[in-house]
Amino acid sequence: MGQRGRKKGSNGEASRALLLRIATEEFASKGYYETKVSSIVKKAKVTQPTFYLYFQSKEALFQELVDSFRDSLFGLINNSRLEAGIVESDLPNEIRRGLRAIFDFFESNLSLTRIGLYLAADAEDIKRELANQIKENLDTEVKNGYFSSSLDTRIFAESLVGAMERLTITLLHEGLANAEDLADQLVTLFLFGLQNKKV
Amino acid sequence: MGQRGRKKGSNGEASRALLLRIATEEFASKGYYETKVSSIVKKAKVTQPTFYLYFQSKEALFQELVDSFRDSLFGLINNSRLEAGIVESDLPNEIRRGLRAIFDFFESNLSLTRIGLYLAADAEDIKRELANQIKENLDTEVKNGYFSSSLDTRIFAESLVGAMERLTITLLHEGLANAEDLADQLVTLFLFGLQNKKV
Amino acid sequence: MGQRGRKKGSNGEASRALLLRIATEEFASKGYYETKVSSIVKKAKVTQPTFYLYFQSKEALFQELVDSFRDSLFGLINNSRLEAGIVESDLPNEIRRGLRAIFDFFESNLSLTRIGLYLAADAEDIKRELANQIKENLDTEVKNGYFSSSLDTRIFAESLVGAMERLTITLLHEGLANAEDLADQLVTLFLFGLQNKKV
Amino acid sequence: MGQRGRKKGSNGEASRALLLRIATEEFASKGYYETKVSSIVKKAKVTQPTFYLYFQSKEALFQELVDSFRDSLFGLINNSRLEAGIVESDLPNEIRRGLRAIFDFFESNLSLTRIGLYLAADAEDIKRELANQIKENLDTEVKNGYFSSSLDTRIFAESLVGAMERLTITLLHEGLANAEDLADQLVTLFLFGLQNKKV
DNA sequence: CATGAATGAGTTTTCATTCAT
DNA sequence: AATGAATGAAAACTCATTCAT
Repeated sequence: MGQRGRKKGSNGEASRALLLRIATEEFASKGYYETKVSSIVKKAKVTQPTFYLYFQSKEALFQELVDSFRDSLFGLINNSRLEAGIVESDLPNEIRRGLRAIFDFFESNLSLTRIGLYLAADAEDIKRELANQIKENLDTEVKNGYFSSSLDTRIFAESLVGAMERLTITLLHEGLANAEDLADQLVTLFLFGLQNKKV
Repeated sequence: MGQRGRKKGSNGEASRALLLRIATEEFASKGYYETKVSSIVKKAKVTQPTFYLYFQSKEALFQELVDSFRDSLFGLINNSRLEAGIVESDLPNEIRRGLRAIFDFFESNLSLTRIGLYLAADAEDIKRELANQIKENLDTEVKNGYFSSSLDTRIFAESLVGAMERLTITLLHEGLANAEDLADQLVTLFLFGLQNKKV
Repeated sequence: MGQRGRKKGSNGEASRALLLRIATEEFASKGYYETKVSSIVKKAKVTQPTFYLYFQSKEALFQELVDSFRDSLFGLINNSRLEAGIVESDLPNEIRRGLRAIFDFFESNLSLTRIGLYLAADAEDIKRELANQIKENLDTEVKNGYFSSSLDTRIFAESLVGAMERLTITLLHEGLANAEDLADQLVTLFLFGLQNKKV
Repeated sequence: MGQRGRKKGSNGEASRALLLRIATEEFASKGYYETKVSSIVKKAKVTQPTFYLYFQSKEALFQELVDSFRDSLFGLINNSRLEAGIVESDLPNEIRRGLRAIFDFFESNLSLTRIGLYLAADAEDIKRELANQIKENLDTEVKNGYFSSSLDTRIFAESLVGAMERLTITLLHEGLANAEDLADQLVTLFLFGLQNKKV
């Protein structure tokens, strides 16, 4: 009876955020096409027109999620670039740290990661970009003499991305491993395979 | 098979095969939902009822493709099992041969592979099963003393599957590498990482 | 190997009769719309074009059944007309005999009766015609002084037809009564009513 | 119910009721299969999706009508049960009253009655249930000595139901008789038969 | 007499989206 | 900021029927 005309919690930003959160879960668990606008709004306890108050379309919302994933991921990567002039013996640790940061991000954003890495049409692009970054880092390091591998760096990079994706979707998603484990193991696996000069 | 007076274009098996082939391409390139029965039949130059003459539903057709992929893949794998009692020095070759067979299959069935490994709801299952096979082989080999790794075999197997998938989707699919290259490189990458006892 | 070019039992009339018989059962048990040409021919072990060799259309076949029912029924009725100049005391027996003949026909043609009395669009017409015949007979008898009832003869006739239909569909169809019982009871009921003890 | 500023034509309940009303007429006059959703909505001047806003499916709507008929009918019957301890001489009047109530209901709901008594798959069930009620009442009365008939009560009950159905479909439906007439005549017929002059 | 293969013409249903308030 | 009501556009699927042999 007090506060007539304004429902408690009836606040634009809150509604938008709620829709966004619910949509993320729904998309992640059911995919784009099996997620209906009607079911998102039902879970959010708003009506369909409200949805369109905050998002231009179902697709725009999805794209917003994908973009947000992409931005966070590449922001992260840009911040954890290998500095030039690292001593060789520290390289494994540096790489581990980088992987760890990424897995941490994935672990904290499982649904969003599933969308951006798996479900989106752009997922391919994103992984390609990720692989490219890795490849370029690697090429630099090879040039700097850190590695001298007979392996194709593109193949290495794509493999690493594939492994990351897979481990995230399977182990991380189901709580069978944590970010730290994965980073550790992946470094070991990929590094000592890479240093085949030693054989 | 014979030509017992059959009229051109009036051959049921041929129509079915044509639809199957076109559907495979369409699904692979546009995904399940964006592939319409109407577009499949248009490309096959038949009408919609004809589609239902050969397939119970769009979904049944898709599932048929997925099952066919799964069957071929695991048939292949079962046929190329590592024999017991191999000398250690041959192991890399054996593994390379196994990977090569799989990549060959993928390369010869790119669209179907995209469906079974990527687009299908069952894709996760299939990859999980594949990873499991690899893990079990590996466990056996570890028990037999071929390897003694500090790596978790599950993580190794999932990583390998992830790498295979990724390489297939990116390099193989776009003709940037062939099955032989991929098998060679992947063996090197994963084997000498695995044998980290040497470090 | 002998008799090439002529399958055993492959005879036009036989196929037609078979289709007719199966169609009768199917229509009677599932109704017009739920009976598909495809299911009729499947049960008859012929193909769809064969169906159209013998019947112009599904509807024409159905109509043929309805007409056949109508013809048989009214043929029967015309043959068992009450003769003029019957002594009053025999009237109940005459009526019983007429009803008995009809119920016998229904009992021997249960599926066809279900079609002609129940499922057909013309079923209304048929029952109306039947009721009319009864009404006219009755009017004649009233005029002749056999009865002098306060009952509307139309109402009487329609009620009798309704009762016959219902008893056929329920009791006769399920074997809970036979033609003779029904004729006996119905005569008593319609001539003397429930309080027949008083007669 | 109120007029709280609702725009004309923008009232959900009204739309639903309209569709329901039109569907009733269409089903009654053309049957289930020949009634198309498209024609219902055209008559209601709404679009097809609107139909699905209010009904899960064409079949669900039809079933809703059938259920509504059944509920009303048996509600009516339960309310007009014969009281125990009626004097014998009043029995005919009591029965007449009961029949009258039913015919009144049918007369006020001709289309719905046609659906529930005639067109529905459940029509048989409904009539069977109706006949059963009548039979049980009758059995009670026979036990109480009101009647002592040589007639099978099941046959009596089914006949009465058949007569009611028929009279409704023919006379009532076409305005050739009214509920009162029918109840009167039917009581006379079923209690005393054609030879009612004798009573 | 019979069939393998195909189709024309429809039908129900779904869903993202918008209008008017 | 929000809603009740409605819709445009399309989708999958069905079935009686026919063509060519």
